[in-house]
Amino acid sequence: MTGLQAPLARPRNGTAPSPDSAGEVLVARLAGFVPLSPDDRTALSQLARRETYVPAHMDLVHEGEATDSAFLVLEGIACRYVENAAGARQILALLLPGDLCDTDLGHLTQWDHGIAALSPCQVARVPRTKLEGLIATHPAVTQAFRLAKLEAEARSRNWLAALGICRATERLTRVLCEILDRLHAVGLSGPSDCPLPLTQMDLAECIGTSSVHVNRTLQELRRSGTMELKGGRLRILDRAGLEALNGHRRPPLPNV
Amino acid sequence: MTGLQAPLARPRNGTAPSPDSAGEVLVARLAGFVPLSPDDRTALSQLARRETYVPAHMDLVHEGEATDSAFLVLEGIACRYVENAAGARQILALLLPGDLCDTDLGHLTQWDHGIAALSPCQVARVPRTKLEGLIATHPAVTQAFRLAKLEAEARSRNWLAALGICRATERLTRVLCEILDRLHAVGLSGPSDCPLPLTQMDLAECIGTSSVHVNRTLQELRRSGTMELKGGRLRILDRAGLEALNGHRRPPLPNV
DNA sequence: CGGGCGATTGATGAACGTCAAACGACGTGG
DNA sequence: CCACGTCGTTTGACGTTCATCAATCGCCCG
Repeated sequence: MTGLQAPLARPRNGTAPSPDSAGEVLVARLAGFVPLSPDDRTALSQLARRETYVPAHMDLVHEGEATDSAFLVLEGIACRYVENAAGARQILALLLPGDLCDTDLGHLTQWDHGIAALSPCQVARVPRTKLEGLIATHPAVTQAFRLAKLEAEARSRNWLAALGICRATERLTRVLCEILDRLHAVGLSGPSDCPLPLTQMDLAECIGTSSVHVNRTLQELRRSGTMELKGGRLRILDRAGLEALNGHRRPPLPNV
Repeated sequence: MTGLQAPLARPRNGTAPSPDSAGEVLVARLAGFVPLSPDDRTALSQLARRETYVPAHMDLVHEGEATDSAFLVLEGIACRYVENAAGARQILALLLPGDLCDTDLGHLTQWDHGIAALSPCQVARVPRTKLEGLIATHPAVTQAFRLAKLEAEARSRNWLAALGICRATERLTRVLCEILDRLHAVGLSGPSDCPLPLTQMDLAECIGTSSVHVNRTLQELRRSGTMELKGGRLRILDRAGLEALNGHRRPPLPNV
């Protein structure tokens, strides 16, 4: 998976990135929830100003550290994570282009997890005051943010359930399908094919296994002809086959 | 653990429960976040009207079903859960007395998980309109709800991380300590001793293992002298010993 | 060309699931 | 009062899933 890292961003026309294109991905994401007026769209584009480059493996927020700004992911993949005393890391959620990652803990207590770039990222720091101003004046945007948050919570529940119930094969296919579907939703990939700049170790920390086991599981998936992860690209070849693969050890129904 | 089910509620003076006592536990919970005025307190007590009894294992909200009211748990233990096609169940979060469980999905999509009583419960259904009325008029209560939600999210992240990183022993001790601490926080137990009306199967569905393994893990904990779960009561005898138990297989620090 | 990172492979063992049986504490109906 | 059924706990035997350790390989980059 080394090299060949596709940028995980829209192809830009011309060599210089146009200043407007950065915010497009946020608009694309939120417009999936609520119709947005032209005014809403330009206001959202303002949030993507002040974008900064973040190399892979760099922390955006450390555990225990407070912040007064949110992050908007423009390119690349970041994550929320927790690390324990022994150095093991669990990834809680993936942050893909178009995701706005709030760092609000409402002064409840210490910030309890970290945020880090998994691949090289372009992010924009959005001061919370600016965010609140936007919310106060653009009800459609507010509603879209609310729905995006609810969706993130639903994904988190799904993730937790998968960790508790599913074997490694299904946990892995779920994560990979989730990434593809989310990228597809903001127009950054086709329906069955996307760049995937994650290492097998990253995937292992997503699904709570060792990287060795991820490797073997990926081989199993390749052999089954259902998906393929090679050279930094993910290809899902047979979605129906995936479900069959995951369900095919299912015991007969519990009773009656 | 059969029989001897302590009611998991404040001892009431006299035989007839006084109508006000029901809401006390909600006030106790929220007052832990924000100082509440007498007016706030009486308003909160109103929410506990219309309490209903729910037998163990009964669903409060089915997967896929929408609701226009929230639940307030007054007595007993309920949970959010997900069930897969094979009949396996993963518990996402525990709902203890004083917890207000919103069922708002904001019309995002279908309700994606279920809510069920694990032990016999007293719950109050709170119409969403009533809740919104309260929020509009009592800022301190609003802030307390917000903080309670943030705390629940933090717990959910912790839970997810534990599933991914920790062995069964630590996952189990974490859940048990969490229950004790939360009950203690609302005055329903001492600091090291509480009623625990859950089966080993329930605990298994919390930590993502089989009930057989929960049984053996509990025996290990009993033998170690750190905690004891017997006759529906949980006793934590040695918190420091617990951490030592969980960390005692810790490898030397990763690098340097 | 060497160095480093990540992918791959094999061998071994620990953690945990599954199945099946027995056991204990109830509550119920006779 | 006792026999019986139910539910939850406990135990043993066995198989699977997965972690761990260590070595190798491929690839890119300086």
